Amino acid sequence: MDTQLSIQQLAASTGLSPHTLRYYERIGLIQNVARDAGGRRRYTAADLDWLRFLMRLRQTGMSITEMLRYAGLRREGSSTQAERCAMMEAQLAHVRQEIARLQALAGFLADKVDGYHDALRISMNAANTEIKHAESRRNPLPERPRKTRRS
Amino acid sequence: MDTQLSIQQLAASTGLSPHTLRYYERIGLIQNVARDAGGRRRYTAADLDWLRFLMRLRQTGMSITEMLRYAGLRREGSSTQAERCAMMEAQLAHVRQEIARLQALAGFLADKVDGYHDALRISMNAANTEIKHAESRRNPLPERPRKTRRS
DNA sequence: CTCGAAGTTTGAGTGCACTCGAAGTCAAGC
DNA sequence: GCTTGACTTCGAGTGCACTCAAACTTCGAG
Repeated sequence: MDTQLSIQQLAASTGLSPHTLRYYERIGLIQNVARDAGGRRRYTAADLDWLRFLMRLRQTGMSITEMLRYAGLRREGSSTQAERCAMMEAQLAHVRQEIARLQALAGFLADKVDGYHDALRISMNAANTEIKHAESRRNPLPERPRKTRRS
Repeated sequence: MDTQLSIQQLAASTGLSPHTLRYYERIGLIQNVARDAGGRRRYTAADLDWLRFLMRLRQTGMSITEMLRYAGLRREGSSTQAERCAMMEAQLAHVRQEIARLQALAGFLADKVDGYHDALRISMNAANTEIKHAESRRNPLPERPRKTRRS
């Protein structure tokens, strides 16, 4: 059973909009999409797999242009395996670098958040002191040492 | 010494272009930039710090709109500390989620790369076999088991 | 004094990845 | 037969974050 999918069904299965599916076909990311008697698109399971693969590449930050290059190579057959492999390796390196970059930025944000927490603790303490009319003038809470987070 | 910076100098110190610096001022991301007698921008060290901070936020994926909101809150003073803190916490959560997302995608790409390596090893082996005229018909290299990488 | 480099403002242009609109076609239900 | 709604193509529009162009001013070197 060669289950065929309408554009709506493929949209539902991928999460892409029909608009985007037509757009991907227009630019050549998907090719040779079958049509029924009335000229409507009939997608195959292979189309669905390919789309899902493309979506993952997209999620890694690969540009449409790069994906087009990959799609072109794939169409040329197994002689381009090494090149496609290199593309995936490059993309993997790219993603790993991005992870490292974001980890450093997470450290920066965590420090910033800690700074705010300290500031807020102090200002709450000050407010408290006012309410209590300097009742707890002895024993001020120590200013919590700054934890230089590097996650 | 209140070292002032020209737009070129600030551009050099931040890596942003003069165009972008003017743009940031136009939209209100930086405000009250001093001018010299001839109407040229004179940036302060505080401006530089603020720009560097903005750039980091930008690198975390924060939109210009969000940064404008943060800038507005900061201008309103310490009464908005809690809100700014919440923004930083939200952004930190965002970055951590992004890291997790990318780690999953790195796993996917690593699998893909492994798949290609296996395929290439086999095709090279086949090529080799041809060259050697089936000399090594006994003892075919085992098809290396697929390592389902989850990094 | 003149020249050229670098600055100013404002509005318009760019590139990416969609996203939509208009005008037309087609099949099914009433 | 007529309507409805989903489909088709194609070109145009959108949002984001810059990026540039044009016309003008200003400063410093020669």
